[in-house]
Amino acid sequence: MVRIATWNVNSINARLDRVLEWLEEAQPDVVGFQELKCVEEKFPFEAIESLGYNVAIHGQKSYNGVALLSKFPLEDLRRGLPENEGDPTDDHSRYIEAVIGAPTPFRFGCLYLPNGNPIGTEKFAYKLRWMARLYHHAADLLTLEEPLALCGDFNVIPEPEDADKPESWVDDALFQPESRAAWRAIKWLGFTDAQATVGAEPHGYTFWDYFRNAYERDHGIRIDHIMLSPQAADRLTACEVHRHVRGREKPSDHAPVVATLDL
DNA sequence: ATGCCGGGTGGAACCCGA
Repeated sequence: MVRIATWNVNSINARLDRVLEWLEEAQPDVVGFQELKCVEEKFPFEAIESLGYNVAIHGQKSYNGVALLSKFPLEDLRRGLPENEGDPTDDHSRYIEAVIGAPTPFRFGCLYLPNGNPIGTEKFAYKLRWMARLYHHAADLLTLEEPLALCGDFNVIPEPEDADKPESWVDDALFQPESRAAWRAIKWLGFTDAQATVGAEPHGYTFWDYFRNAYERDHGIRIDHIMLSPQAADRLTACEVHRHVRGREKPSDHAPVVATLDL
């Protein structure tokens, strides 16, 4: 049994106490973090490695940044998406991937998809270009026909049911028809949305704004996803959002999503 | 209900996120 997880921590250094606390109580085997907001030299390797994790990061000053944690060896590391789909000037650190050397090895990709707001700007165009690049890379990985988990902050609200008040997101990049169509296109390559499959529940949100008491009012959205290849989905037994973590002191605005695979 | 909060950096009437 392997527990995999994804969590946008909104600054690993500002969140370190919350992160260590959650790692100790949730005991995930493999984790993808997003929005580290730091370069490699400032990442708290010692604190996390002392809990028994191998760690690899793709860092960036101030913005973005993604990390992989694994109690098994990390092999065949990749930082960034392949550049063959354009955006050779893209210097954002938004993707990291490795083969997890578990008893049954599997591939794990951790992504932080661009937000894309406001719509009608270069930022939204960048989001869609990045999703096209992810589509091509995901398609390549699926041809390997191996267990694969693509996890992270997709910054897409797939369906109206994934928002407490969908009407308040109609002008937002996360809920645009183009964003949702690109998300579905990736899924239709052959992925299983772990939470929608075995963790489906009303209000299964993963993000709540910091203001207007969004968490207390459950004014949330589901934008952090665990997508599984058929070979991984066959082994999926559970998926849950650790929403209580969002209610703690000095929380991230995202909650962790955890899936259990019978691997 | 407009980044309202909360990170970043750097010293901003700044940047960013969703």
